[in-house]
Amino acid sequence: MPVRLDSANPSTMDEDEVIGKIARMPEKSFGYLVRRCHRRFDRLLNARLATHDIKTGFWYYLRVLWIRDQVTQKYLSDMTNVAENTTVTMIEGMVNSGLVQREVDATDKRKRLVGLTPYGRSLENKLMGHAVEINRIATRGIKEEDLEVSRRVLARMSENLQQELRREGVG
Amino acid sequence: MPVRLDSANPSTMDEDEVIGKIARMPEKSFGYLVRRCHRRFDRLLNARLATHDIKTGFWYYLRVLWIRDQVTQKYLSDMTNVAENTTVTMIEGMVNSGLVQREVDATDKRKRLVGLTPYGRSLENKLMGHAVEINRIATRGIKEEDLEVSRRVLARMSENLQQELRREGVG
DNA sequence: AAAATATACTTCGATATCGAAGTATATGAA
DNA sequence: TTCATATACTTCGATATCGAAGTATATTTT
Repeated sequence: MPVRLDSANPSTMDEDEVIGKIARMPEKSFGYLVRRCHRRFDRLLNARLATHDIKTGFWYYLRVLWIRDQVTQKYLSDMTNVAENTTVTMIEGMVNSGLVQREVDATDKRKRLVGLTPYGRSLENKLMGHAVEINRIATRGIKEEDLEVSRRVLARMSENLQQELRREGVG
Repeated sequence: MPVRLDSANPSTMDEDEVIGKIARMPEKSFGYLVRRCHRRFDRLLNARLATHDIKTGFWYYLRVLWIRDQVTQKYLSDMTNVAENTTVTMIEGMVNSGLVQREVDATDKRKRLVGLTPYGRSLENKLMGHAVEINRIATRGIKEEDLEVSRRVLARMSENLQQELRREGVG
């Protein structure tokens, strides 16, 4: 059967047709679209942070800590969507850079609470501006209504994927 | 001035308000939403590919080569959104794994054309099914109409960011 | 209370990625 | 034609990331 590359309706396509379509048209695949977009967000952010001598890897943790201070590494991993062993390394780096400090939780000695130093806290105002501006650049010329739909869709896809990851015992 | 965390309209928010809002509500930030979504796509794909002994790093290149064979490393970098030096390393790995081969372009000796081996080509059917299924899982329960809006938005954001990256001389 | 299980963190070795700076070849300008 | 610039690829050293397996502490079950 020939593969139609145009406006075929997914719900009426059979299996081979769907595979063919996504195979030949990455722009139809959310995996592709999301990855490409992410790479570019990340690169731009990276370039901006470099001018402040902040490693991109630290950014995501700072972002969490500015909202809630004194949290476990587990919590940071969940919020940043980064594996726990990665978080260990990153937090060590942040401690060495004087951004955060760590102490064992008195009531549960398995936990180590991570807290901002005054220096870490002081970066918020300086750095958040970049995040805001990059978001503004990215969304330029797009209707607020469509942005809102997309936020919902991205959140829902994340949920769907998380559920599947758990189901398959990944992470 | 107090920051309203509810349904403020961005177009009427002043600077501090926008920063405060995005700072405290990462779910409003596309940088955050896209990254989280990407991480989960990537992890799930990774878990699937591991069962076929294929490194995730190779996947994106295979994906391009299945559509168009015998292309330059530059082309591969552009299509995969990966820096050229990364592509060098990856293609070397793929050559060693017997997935592709390389030859200098006769008409332009700067170029090295990368082409699939029969083995590399033979993986397409086996592996594309995973990509399709993961997309299906991710988009479960979302209206096709909203998906289409989101595809457009993601593509447009990628364009906007690309333009800015060029403007700032990044990449 | 002892044993089994779960949770938080860590260590290890590997992979994926980049920026900066370098080499070889091609193209355009003087 | 020769010099300057651009393009494609490479090398190097660093960062960001993970999976698997290990340790310490807490919680649950028997």
